[in-house]
Amino acid sequence: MASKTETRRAELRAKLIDIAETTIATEGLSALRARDLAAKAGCAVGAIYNVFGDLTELALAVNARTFHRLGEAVITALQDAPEDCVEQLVVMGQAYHRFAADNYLSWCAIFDVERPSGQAAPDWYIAEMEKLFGHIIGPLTKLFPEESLENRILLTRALFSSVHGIVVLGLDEARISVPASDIDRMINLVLRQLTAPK
Amino acid sequence: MASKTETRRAELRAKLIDIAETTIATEGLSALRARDLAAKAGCAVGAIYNVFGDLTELALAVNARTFHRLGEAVITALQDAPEDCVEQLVVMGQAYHRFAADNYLSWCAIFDVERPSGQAAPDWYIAEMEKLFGHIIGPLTKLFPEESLENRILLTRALFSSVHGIVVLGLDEARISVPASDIDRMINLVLRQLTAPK
DNA sequence: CCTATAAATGAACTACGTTCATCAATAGGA
DNA sequence: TCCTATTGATGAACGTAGTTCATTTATAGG
Repeated sequence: MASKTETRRAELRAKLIDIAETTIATEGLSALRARDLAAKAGCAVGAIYNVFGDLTELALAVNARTFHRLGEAVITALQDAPEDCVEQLVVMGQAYHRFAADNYLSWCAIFDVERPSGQAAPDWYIAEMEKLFGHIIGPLTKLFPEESLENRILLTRALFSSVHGIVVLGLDEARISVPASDIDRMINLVLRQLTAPK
Repeated sequence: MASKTETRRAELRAKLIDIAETTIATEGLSALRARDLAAKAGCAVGAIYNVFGDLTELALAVNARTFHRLGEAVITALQDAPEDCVEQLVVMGQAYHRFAADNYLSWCAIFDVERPSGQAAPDWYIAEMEKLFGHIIGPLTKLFPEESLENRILLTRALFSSVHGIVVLGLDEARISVPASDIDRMINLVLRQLTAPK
């Protein structure tokens, strides 16, 4: 049975995550400020700290949502993909690209939150990452049934990392941004080559 | 003829970059603080702003050095590499990995400095990047002499981005870090596959 | 040597995240 | 229903940043 306090806190928590999500999506992680947040939520500054340990914790809650949406975007893209395993990987890679481009500030926030060195990643991060990896290792197992599990995991990680690298550097507007079509061509190229039989 | 003022400023500038370089290398970009810097340099806080527009500008000066050292590390590694083009690419990829691992905080700073959206990358960044790309496109041209320049540039970028992605995610200790040997195996795998004839 | 100009200085200003003494609401017993 | 111990909410205040600018100090030409 939820006490009045618990309900209020749960509501405030949800409201704060919603507001923070919008702020991060439209203005970026650096625009997440306690006073603005309190003003928008109609609560005291201190109230934020009754619900979250600090602002990083709130940002992480938003990132969990973003990462989850990313996973769903990949799954959705996979639904009307050809049965061919290589094509499925390409579709996933391009879905990753599209999500990152369409949700650029939110996607950046996943990698920009303060990472206390030596501290383990949050559970949701590991869980979502493994879910993503799960979608990749499936087609790879069909393509390379004779490979060891260890090698397949390594290849999974290599594929994901390569696509991630192409998207990270390709979308980095503050440095040298690359046309979206070139990013897609690189993803295509890399995934087809990496899955070509030796 | 350098006036006394100019000399002093040039000296302070150099001293500040040295101190900032050490700070970033040992404690990370977030440990770069104006007051600490002034104390270590034996100057007033305001003096920093006579020489640099803001702390970001100072951080960028350090990053230019880091990026240059990275380029030199790659060139050095290339010097005693086999003549085989694929091997050369692997050597460069692993040199990139080694440099990032050995200079982790400095290397992170290259990507962590505040990037004012919409603003172009500094000249030194573009120049060093093109120098790095130059080392990659050489072997690739030998490997694929029939390909168009455009395709070779695309492949160059794809190779670099893939290795970068593997290193970025592999070294990210705050999330899930990967054994160095696995990172090297992935670099090996990716580069050999991406340069394999179709 | 003197003084007009330029440079260096660091206290002060602004903008943060975060805390905590104070005030208000709650809920269980009379 | 009322009362009060306890728990929760509040926002002024604190600490720590980057950055500025009135003041002090040094420079260099006459």
